[in-house]
Amino acid sequence: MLPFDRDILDLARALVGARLVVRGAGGTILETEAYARDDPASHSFRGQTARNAAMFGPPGTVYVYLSYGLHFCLNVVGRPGEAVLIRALRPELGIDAMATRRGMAVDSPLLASGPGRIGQALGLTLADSGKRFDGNEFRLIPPEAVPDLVTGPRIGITRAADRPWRFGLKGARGLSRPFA
DNA sequence: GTAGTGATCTTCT
DNA sequence: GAAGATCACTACG
Repeated sequence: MLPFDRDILDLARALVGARLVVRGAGGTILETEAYARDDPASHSFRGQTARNAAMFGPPGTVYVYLSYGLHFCLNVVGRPGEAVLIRALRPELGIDAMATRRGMAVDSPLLASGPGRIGQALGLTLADSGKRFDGNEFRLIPPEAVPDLVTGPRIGITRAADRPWRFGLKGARGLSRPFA
């Protein structure tokens, strides 16, 4: 398991290359984004609401939110009000289950390449928000070696869009979008 | 290959 | 009323 109580940028970097397993399905994390407490792009920026309550839970909490009314996106909460969005996954475990939920072939490059796709592939719902990465339903396994990372601006936001808080596994296929 | 748009819900102005 | 941490489908070059 990983230490969650640390600077959110450190946590976002540490999660790239780690293994994420949710109820027996998952794989290696290829891409993450950091959202800080004092960050205009973060859901926590305007304070706690019913929707983002899990983001203010203890380090290691699962935060799932509904994006654009139809996509469930997965976050790892660090210090209260800070979280890391998981943007891309290389499927390695429970691939059949993920392919079934996605309605595509097991070797499709689109199985979990994007935050909404991960949500669908892992079968996430709002009921998962507030659970913990404690090794039961949600598990995180640190990488054996520190991988090479690439860095870039976050995707799909308008505020604080220049902060280079997106991290990817260098040279990996299956990123949600290429790094410049 | 790029460009446009619909789906669908929460929050903010 | 509009925008948002998105994706998939369609139309068109």
